Amino acid sequence: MIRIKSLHNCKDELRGKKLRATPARIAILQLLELTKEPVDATTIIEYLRKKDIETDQATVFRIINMFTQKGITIPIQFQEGKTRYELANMKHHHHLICEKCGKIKSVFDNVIPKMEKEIQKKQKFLVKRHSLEFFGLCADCQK
Amino acid sequence: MIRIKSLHNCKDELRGKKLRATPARIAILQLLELTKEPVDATTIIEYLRKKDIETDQATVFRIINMFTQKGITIPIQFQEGKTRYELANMKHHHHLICEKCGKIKSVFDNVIPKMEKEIQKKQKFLVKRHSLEFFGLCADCQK
DNA sequence: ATGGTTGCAAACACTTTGCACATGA
DNA sequence: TCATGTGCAAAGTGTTTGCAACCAT
Repeated sequence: MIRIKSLHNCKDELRGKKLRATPARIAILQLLELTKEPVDATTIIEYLRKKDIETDQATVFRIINMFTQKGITIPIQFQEGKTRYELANMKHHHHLICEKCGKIKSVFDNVIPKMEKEIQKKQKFLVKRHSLEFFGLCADCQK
Repeated sequence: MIRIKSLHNCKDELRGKKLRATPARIAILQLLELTKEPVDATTIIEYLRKKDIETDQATVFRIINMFTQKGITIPIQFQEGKTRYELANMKHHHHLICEKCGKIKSVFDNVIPKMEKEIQKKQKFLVKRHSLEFFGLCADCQK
C-alpha cells in the first residue's frame, strides 16, 4: 500500500508542476525520496535498470535538469567531477562525506543563516544559496 | 625588482618541493600568487599564452595536479563543472561567488572550526577539510 | 490528436594518458 | 648526462543537443 501511495504522491507532484508522469520520472522521484544520500546520474540509471526501466543517460539528465528548473531538486557537487542531486524540499542541512567509504551523512545547524546575515550587512553581498560540506572519516572508517 | 624577487621565490619554492623550475611552472605559481580568485585551467593557459609560454593543456593539468599533490595548491569547485585552484597556504577563508558577474570575493570567519569540533564530538566524524561557498549577487550587481 | 518526452547518435567540455622528444640541474 | 618535464594525439568522463519516433493526457 505504501508503494501505491508513494506512486500517487509522485504522480501528483509531477502533475502539480505541469510535468507528465512518465515511468522514468516517477521512479527517479521515488529514488530521491528513499535515498539518504544525494545521488548522481549513474546511480539513477542503475536504479532504473533494476526496476526494468531502460533509460538513456540523455533522458536522465533531461529529467533531473527539468526537476531542478522546476524547483524539485537541487544539484550539489562533492569535488568528484560530477553532479549529485537531492530533493529541494529537505530541511536545511549540510553533508559529512567520508573520504574512505564514501558514506554521506547529513548534519543540521543554525549558524550559517547568521553568517549569511553578517555577510549581507558587512560585504553588501546578497546571499541566495550556499554549500557547506565536510570531508573526513566517518566513525567506522576511523577504526 | 619585485618581479625578480617574485621569480626567485617561485624558483625556490619549486626547488624546495623537489620540482624543476620550468617556465610554465614558475608562471603558474606567479599567477596563483597575484590572483585574488581561484583560477581554472583555461585561465592559466590564457595567462601563459599572454606571457608567450605556449603550453599544452595536458601540461597545465599535470602541473596543477603535481602542485596539489605537493601541497602547493588546493582544488576547489564552484558548481561550474570544472575545477579551480588556489594556493594552499592562504589564510582560512570562504568564497562569495556572484552569480551575475562571476566575481569572487573571500571572507573570513571563526565559526567553522567550532562547528568542526562539534561534529567531531557529536557525530564521531573526523573532519579533515571542508568547503563553504556562498552564491548570490555582489554589491554592484544588485543595482 | 498533439505537444511534451524519449532514444539514439553525435557532439561538447573538462581532464587524463602513452609515448617519443626535449630540457633543467 | 639523464631523470624529470613537455607536446601531441588520442582516449576517458560527465553532460548536452538535434531529430525522428513515441506516448501521456
